[in-house]
This record gives sequence, C-alpha cells and structure tokens, in this order.
Amino acid sequence: MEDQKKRILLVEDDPNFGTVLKDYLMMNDYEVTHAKNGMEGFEKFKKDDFDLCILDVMMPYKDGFTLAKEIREKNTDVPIIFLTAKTMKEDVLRGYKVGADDYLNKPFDSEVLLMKIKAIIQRKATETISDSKQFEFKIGGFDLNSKLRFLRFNGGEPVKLSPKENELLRLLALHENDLMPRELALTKIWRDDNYFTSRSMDVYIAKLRKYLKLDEKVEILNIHGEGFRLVINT
Amino acid sequence: MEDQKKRILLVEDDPNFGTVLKDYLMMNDYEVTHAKNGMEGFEKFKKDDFDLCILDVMMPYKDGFTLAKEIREKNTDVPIIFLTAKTMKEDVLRGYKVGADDYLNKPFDSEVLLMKIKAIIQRKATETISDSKQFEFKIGGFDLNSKLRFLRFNGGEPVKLSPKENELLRLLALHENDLMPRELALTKIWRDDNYFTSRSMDVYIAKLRKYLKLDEKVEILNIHGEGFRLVINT
DNA sequence: GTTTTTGTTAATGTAAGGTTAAAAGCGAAG
DNA sequence: CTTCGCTTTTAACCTTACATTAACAAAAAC
Repeated sequence: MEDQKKRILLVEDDPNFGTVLKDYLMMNDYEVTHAKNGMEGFEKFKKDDFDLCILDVMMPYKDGFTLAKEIREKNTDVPIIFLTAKTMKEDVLRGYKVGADDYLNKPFDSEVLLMKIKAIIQRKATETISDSKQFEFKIGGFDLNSKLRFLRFNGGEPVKLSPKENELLRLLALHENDLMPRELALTKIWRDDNYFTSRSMDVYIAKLRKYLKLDEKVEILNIHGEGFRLVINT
Repeated sequence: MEDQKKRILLVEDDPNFGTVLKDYLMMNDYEVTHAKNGMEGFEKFKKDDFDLCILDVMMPYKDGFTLAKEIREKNTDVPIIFLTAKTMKEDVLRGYKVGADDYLNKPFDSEVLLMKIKAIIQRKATETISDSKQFEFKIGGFDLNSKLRFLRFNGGEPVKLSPKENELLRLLALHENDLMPRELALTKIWRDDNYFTSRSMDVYIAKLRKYLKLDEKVEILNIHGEGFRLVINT
C-alpha cells in the first residue's frame, strides 16, 4: 500500500506551468500523467486507474468542470482537486457540485498543494479500502455487475440498468442488510440534497423494487427518515 | 437521529463577526454554540458532543492551533475548520499538521463556508458508519437494534420502532436497572423541557410498555417525580 | 380531600414515502 | 438542425408513519 507510488492525473493546458508542476510532483514521489486538455485528460483517465485528479478549470475545448462531470460518470470516488485561476465564488461552488474534494487558487503555494494531496489521498484510502474494487455483487438470486451495469436473475437474461439505477443498487448492496442512509445516496450519487433530488431517489427505489420483485426473498425496506435497507431473507 | 440538527462549536473572539456568523449558521439549520476564546471553547467542547468545530486561529490567551491540539487529544474524529486572517502559508501547514479538515481565509464567502461544512460533515458520516455494535442491546428476551430501529422478541418477527420510541428505549437500556431521569430524556431526545414534551414522553413510555409486555420479566417502573427505571427481573 | 403527577387511548395535523405518468434533458443518428 | 430513444426530473395523488395534543382515569403526594 504505502510502498506503491500514488498516481495522479494532471490536466493542465499551460505547457510551462504544467511541466513544472508535473516535475515537482514527481520529485515528491508521485507518478504523474500529464494531459494537455480536457479531451486528452478523459482519454487518459479511461485508460488507467488514478488516485487523484488535478484539473485546471480554464481550458480550451473542454473545461475542468465538464471533464470532472465525465470522470464522475465513470467513477464516483476518485478525488478531484480543481485549479482555479481566480477566487471565483461561482467556480468554487460549481466545483463542489460536481464533487470536488478541494480547490486551489492560482497562484498557489506548492507546499500547500502537497499537503492537500497527502491529506486527500490518505482520507480516501481509509474510506475506500473495500469499496472501490467491488463491482460485482450477489443479491439473493441476482447478480449485479455494476461495471457493465446489468442485473441478472438466476443466470437468465441480464437486464440493463441505467447509471442511476446501477449506482443506487450498488450503494444498497454495499450496505446489505444494513442501513444505507438517504443522505449518503443523495450526496454520493446526486451530489445535492434537496426536495427534488430526494423525490427522484424515491422514484429510483420504486424502479429497483420492480426489478427485484423476481426474487421474493429480496426486498428494499424503508427506515423512516433515515434511509433504506436492502435485506435478503433466508 | 438524522432528523436532528447538526451541532457546531464556533470559537471566535471577535464579537461582531462571531455573532453574525453564528446567526448565519443558525439560519441554515445548524445548532451553534459560540465560545469567545480558546479556554471557553475547550470547556464547551468537553461538555457536549459536536459534529464540527470552527476555530479562529488568531485569539488571545489560547490560539486556535493550541485549542485544536487539546481537542484532538480528547477526540480524534471531530472535524475541524480553521479561520485564518490572511493567506499565511505557515498557518495552513500548521493547521494540516494538527489534523485540520479544512481552512478558510478571512474574509471568506459564506456560501463557500456552508458548502465546506456540508461536505465535511457528510464525509465524516460515511467514515463512521460501521461501528454497529454500539447500537445493539439485550433487554431480557428482547434484542434492540437501535440503528435499524427494531425490537425483536426471542428471535421472532422484529417490530419497527419510531425514532422517538427507539431513542427512549435506548436511553432506558443504557441505564438498565437504574434511574433514567425524566430531564435527561427530555433534554437529550426532545431537546426541550416543558409540560407538553413531558406529556409526550409519557405517551411514549406507554407505547414502550405495550411492546415490552411480551416478556413479563421486563418492565418500566416510574419513580415519582424523578424519572423511569427499566428493570429486568430474574 | 385536593392537587400534582402519571397512565392510557384516541384524534389530529404534518411530513415522508410509494407510485405512476408526463415533461424535460440529452446524446446519437439521420 | 431535427428526430429518436433513453434517462432523469418534476408533478400529482395517495398511503403510511410519526409526534403532539387533548381528554379522562388512576396513583401518589400532601
């Protein structure tokens, strides 16, 4: 764990700054992949597993936020740090909406960046240990493959799940027989917590219940005001 | 549990700024305790459970870092946000060293602060999830799972408990065979102590007695004018 | 006995959740 | 640019769950 270098995806269009930053990070024992724009960034992201993404906000073609959204669709967990040119409140707020872990105003202090990187990677490490590699679940008679987004009952024809259906079921499965708090799903999947996202989530619960009806041993229970519980009756 | 307001300890010596910030946070549905200096801050910290601490760095007698260190000695988990007057690198680094979760430069944008608070509290919530043993009680022939809010008798069908039923029974169980003072329940669960909440509590005692009737060895006794006692007869 | 506290049941009002359908968003294809 | 198909959100309506309050009975205190 500690003996392996952490991998950082750095997406920064300014060639000078980008190279300097890359070298600096590498000097500090990170393995850095440098992409020069949003497109390239996404390509590289898909090809590899990273422990952290550092995205410049202001980039031609595809800005950091758009890129972040795409990244989040593939992976809800990777930490993201934004580099914003100025202290723009909207930027910061927008960043949090797409699930940023932190942001830094340029020009920033390199030591501070290092601290943040360390703090964030460590935090995720403790949080994620068992989570991140789990994409296949057995749920009663069902098999959920949440990487390919399908659900199969008793080895029959798999049903395709939409991204939200998939994420929600995965989150429930991760907490099998235990409470999956409403808030957790809302912040992790919807990245927002208000009346409408909450109702939207209820709609998805209904959809999932419909899929799961095939196995009467499997059900999603509600715990009023707290969240849901995926139980498998024996 | 989740329906309860999150509690913030705010330690800020500037009375104007402190009060405004406190009001702002309260307007946004947090319960705020405001301490005017480090000493007071530590005293209040010891007395209560908080979900988050916001500490000003620059304070007379006891600065924010020293306070943070003391807090960390008592509690390694509570999130801490520092307010630093200027962008002082040393401050930031020192903050991270004592285990800050974030820092904000004054003057800061209030919406940004709110976002950070939300993000941090949420993060902690997901981290702390699995310590479930603390929520399970044996009460005579009953099992109370106060996280999933159900009560089971002799391994039979579990009965669902409402949040208030659950909290009250849990509090009684924590004081098993001993006095559970009225006032304690009223302040801890109802967070208010008046004629009506008191009557409401009596209603819940009646409900609990009904559930517990299944086991004639278990009963809730009243101690006139003092409170209640959950006894398990052998 | 009278006052205060507690026991219990029922009624009420509000909030949360279940469900279905229509509208809006959105990317891919034409 | 428009259309199509899929996904997601919004809206509406209904049911269930909860907490509080009221009302009256019973104990306990004095």
